[in-house]
Amino acid sequence: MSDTTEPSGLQEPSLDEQIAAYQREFRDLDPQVEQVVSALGRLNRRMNVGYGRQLADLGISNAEWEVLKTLVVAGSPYRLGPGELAKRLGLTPAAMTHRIDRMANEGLVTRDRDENNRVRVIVELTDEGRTKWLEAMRMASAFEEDLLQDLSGEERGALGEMLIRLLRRVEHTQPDAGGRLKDLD
Amino acid sequence: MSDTTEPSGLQEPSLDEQIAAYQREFRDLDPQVEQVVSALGRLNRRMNVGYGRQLADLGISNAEWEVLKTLVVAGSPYRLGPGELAKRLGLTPAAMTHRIDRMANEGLVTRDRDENNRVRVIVELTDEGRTKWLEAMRMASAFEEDLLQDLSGEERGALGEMLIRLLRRVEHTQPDAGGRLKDLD
DNA sequence: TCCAAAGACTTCAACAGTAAAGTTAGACCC
DNA sequence: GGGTCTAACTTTACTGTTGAAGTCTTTGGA
Repeated sequence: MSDTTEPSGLQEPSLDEQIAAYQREFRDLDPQVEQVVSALGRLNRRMNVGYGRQLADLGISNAEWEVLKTLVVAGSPYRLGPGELAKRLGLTPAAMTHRIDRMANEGLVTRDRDENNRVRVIVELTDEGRTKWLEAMRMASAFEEDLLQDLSGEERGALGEMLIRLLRRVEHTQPDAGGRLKDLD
Repeated sequence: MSDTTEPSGLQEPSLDEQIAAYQREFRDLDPQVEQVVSALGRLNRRMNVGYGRQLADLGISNAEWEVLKTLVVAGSPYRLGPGELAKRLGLTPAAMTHRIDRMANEGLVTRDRDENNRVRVIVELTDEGRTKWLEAMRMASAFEEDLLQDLSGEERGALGEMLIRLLRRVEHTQPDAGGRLKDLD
């Protein structure tokens, strides 16, 4: 019999064990820094799994959700070119072409040549795409609310503020040399 | 002439703009929750770009680093089976097989049959692999230290504590149904 | 002892992403 | 107004991952 190929739910050592191991193997490690960084990474992974499951129920992938979000954030009339989308998502234009193909086939977006400049292509959210985004958003925000339930309003504020400070630092630290992204936001 | 296919540095609207857009399109959104969640996601993406660049300088990929880390955390003699590795990394066994192939070719690990049970395979870190991990760790911890430079010791503690609380919540909320991971930690 | 079942990979086909080369429409210049 | 340049995709070849099927030991009866 074959195995189920079900990776299931990620079996890794506890955060404490992991950090203890790092310290054991690498003396000059600041455990406090490592705790913050590792917790950040793990949290993000778990959250992406959560989003992925919810999106799967809606019949869309994580990748498709990213595109929907980007078009919605762009605002009415929910149009962007493939190049612009690629830039915002951190994908190559080639990947964008294929992603749009798939999404257009599923009716989430339309792809048309710009009449005023026939080199340009316009990707536009369909009503169905917009509806999917809304449904996904509803589920996601419930999940997020749930996730933060243990933090007081004040704590949420402090957490948000610190994360934004880190974000500013990381953006400042690595201006914008090339680099691919693996993740959504 | 062809384009450079350089996605470069991720051009997206500012966090505030993005959250404003969400609120515009989706009335019942808690901006504080969204700020925390979006900042988390962005921060993680940027950090992964940073790690990726450093690792590229060392000639290893993000994926390879994950494997090295997992073996190091497992502790001396730095051995695990492909199945166990796959579970800890959240990959399918198939992907693990190929990943180990590549890493064995590059001399980062060895792959041998277990003499006591010839169905089992043992992946073991080589000295070269261990050295690569150490170098990567040195660069990563410098980067991380750099990233957190704006936070006081007290703030770091508070941040770590809150993240761990969130982590506990997310682990509790979605026990361990199936799901693939896109990210490292 | 022999054989069915299970476990632990490995192989295969299909799909998504990258890098690099290709295509085509508009821009610029003489 | 014809030739070269450039911008904005698209195509092609290749790599890495998934899901499903296949292989090969080991285990546990009958």
